Amino acid sequence: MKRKVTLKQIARELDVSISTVSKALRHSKEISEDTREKVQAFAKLYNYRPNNIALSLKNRKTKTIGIIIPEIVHHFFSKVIRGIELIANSRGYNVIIGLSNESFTKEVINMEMLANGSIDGFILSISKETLLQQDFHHFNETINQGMPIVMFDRVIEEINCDKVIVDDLKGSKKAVEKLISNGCKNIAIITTKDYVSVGRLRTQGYLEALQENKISANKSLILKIDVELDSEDHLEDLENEIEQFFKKNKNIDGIFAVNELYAVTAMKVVRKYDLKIPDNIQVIGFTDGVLSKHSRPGLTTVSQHAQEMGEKAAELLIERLELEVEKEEYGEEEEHYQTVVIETELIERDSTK
Amino acid sequence: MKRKVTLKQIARELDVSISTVSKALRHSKEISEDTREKVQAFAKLYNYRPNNIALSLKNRKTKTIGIIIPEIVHHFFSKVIRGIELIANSRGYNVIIGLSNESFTKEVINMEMLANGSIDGFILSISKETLLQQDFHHFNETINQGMPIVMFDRVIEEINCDKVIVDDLKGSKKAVEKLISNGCKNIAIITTKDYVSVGRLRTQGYLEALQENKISANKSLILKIDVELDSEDHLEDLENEIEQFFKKNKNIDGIFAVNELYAVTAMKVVRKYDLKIPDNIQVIGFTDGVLSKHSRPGLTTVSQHAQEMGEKAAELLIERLELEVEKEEYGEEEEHYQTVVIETELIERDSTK
DNA sequence: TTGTACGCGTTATCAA
DNA sequence: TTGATAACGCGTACAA
Repeated sequence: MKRKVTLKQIARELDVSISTVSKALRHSKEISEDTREKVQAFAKLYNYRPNNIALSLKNRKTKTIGIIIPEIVHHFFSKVIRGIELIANSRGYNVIIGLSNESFTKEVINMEMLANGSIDGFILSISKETLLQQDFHHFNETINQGMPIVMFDRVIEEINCDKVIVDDLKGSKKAVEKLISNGCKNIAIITTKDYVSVGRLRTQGYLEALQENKISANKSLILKIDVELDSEDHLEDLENEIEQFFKKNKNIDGIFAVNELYAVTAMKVVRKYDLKIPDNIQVIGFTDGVLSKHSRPGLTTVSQHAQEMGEKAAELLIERLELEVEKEEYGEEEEHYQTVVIETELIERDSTK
Repeated sequence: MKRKVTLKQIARELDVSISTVSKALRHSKEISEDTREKVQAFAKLYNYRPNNIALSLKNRKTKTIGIIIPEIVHHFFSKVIRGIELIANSRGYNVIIGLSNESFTKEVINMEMLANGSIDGFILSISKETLLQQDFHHFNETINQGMPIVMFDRVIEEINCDKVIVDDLKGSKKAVEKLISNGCKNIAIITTKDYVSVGRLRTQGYLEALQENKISANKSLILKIDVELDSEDHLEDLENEIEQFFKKNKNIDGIFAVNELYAVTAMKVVRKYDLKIPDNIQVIGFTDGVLSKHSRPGLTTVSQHAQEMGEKAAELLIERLELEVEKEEYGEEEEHYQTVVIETELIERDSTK
């Protein structure tokens, strides 16, 4: 077992000083060609690689991005990660992941754990519990310590940081308008409680689309699902809730669901009642995941371009990180944060006419 | 903006030495209660936290696990990650992720990047390209450098490391036996090329099940899908290939597919021919993901307990990491590696009778 | 009870 | 052309 070799070992072996070795390996022409070659040959033989940790300590940057997301078994989030990783890697960064599991405490702990030197900056999407409790001190503290954050999808307006969001409002408006122009008269929405920002915005888009088309919104056609139901483990409860909703509203002829799961579950319920999709009821979901592609009928859906979100978020963060280096030389400038909006796209399949 | 505070700063501020501060914070009773309180109060005020990087350098361990997987937008892998993260976090470890994207080169680069001090050990699943090229030098080199590896799912027998695998053979046998006992006479298998170990094993299980039930295997009922088709981007090609296969074998009355995607795609094809599932054809898949749960009819499937695999892999790795500390004191012992087999489970839904 | 010195692995600066 | 030294942040053995 040949352990990792260090500069010191090479130096001892070749009977030169550590700094000579260091310079020789970095092709400094301070060093004579003779020793340079000797050192490089030896280093190659023993497969020398500089120790990242030591470099991090020295350079005061880790070239690592911390990602905090609520859940990883989730098509949307894993696609975002893929996007982040793609850009990060191509620019020499690694990616370290913390899962909040939708819990405020885990979010805080994870962030603290990573913020103590392990990473250069965060890319994150806020947990539901945090959104509910409205306690954002950990974000502000991190930012105040000089560690940049980029938030995506589930963001908080008031926090001073870069953001990448989907045009939730416009996207859901497009979807509902599609249903309207397809002849739906009684369009229901299955959404989340309002504290989930994306749910709130998508609901708002739904309402605006109705209004602009002179359709009066009917409160009973709005179903706001509770968090607890919003997981794979409570599939049946979710189905029951939607079914109850259905029984109360037999006249529904169009459904807009703010995520894939709600949409396919709604389709399941619809089938129970022997109604045909899209003939009797048309359905549109949000997020273009595996379910939409493989459901039967294929689900018309608002695509969020998750991977693109990740890529953009990574670009924003890395740009800021590399900018900071210069900034320190020029002194403080006015911080200027951007909010990038990723356009949605309506992908038409067979659940609409 | 108050930057992270260090021992040195506290020391300067309080006009004591760095080591006094260090000791005071670690509740050493070498230090007088007076200074101890003073230091701790100050540290709390400025929210002092030791720098992880410095600790890593000092202790020569990072308390970080490196994960290398072929793909993250994949129910199975993300569930494994969740399992790893769960255990890792509970034992004070972080998790850093590298994606190979099924590419040999990216796998090697990612591993080299992380192996240079960033992590204490690897948990990984081998990329298809690596399996195809049969070039495993990077694994052996990593292990030789004293960095432990735990492989899961896609593993190589010959490599000296801990492994966590699914009882692929037994699992697929169970599935095929189910089809047989349900009355299927012409059971097809849709599988991968043989160099993917899990595909090979599952094919083998299929063959054994047939043999033990005195059914002679029919080569034309075995479809081995090429890698290139095995992605979301080539859904149509995959569908075509399966359809061709179908046309040639009109007598099929049972299908065993070695993953979810193949299974639901096969079901899609079956429907085209107006055959009823499970009346005319019964289908069983492998991996219990979202698709199985939500497909129509619900897909009977062999569950791999992905999260459990992740948990087990993390336990194995961490145990070895913490063991190594002791081992260094006692000198070299004979290495002893385990292969943990996670039992599969047949989850019956509506695609079988 | 407190402080000094050293080492983890690296690089940069300055001296020889 | 080479080497000694300091610094990144921390913990600890040893000295005062």
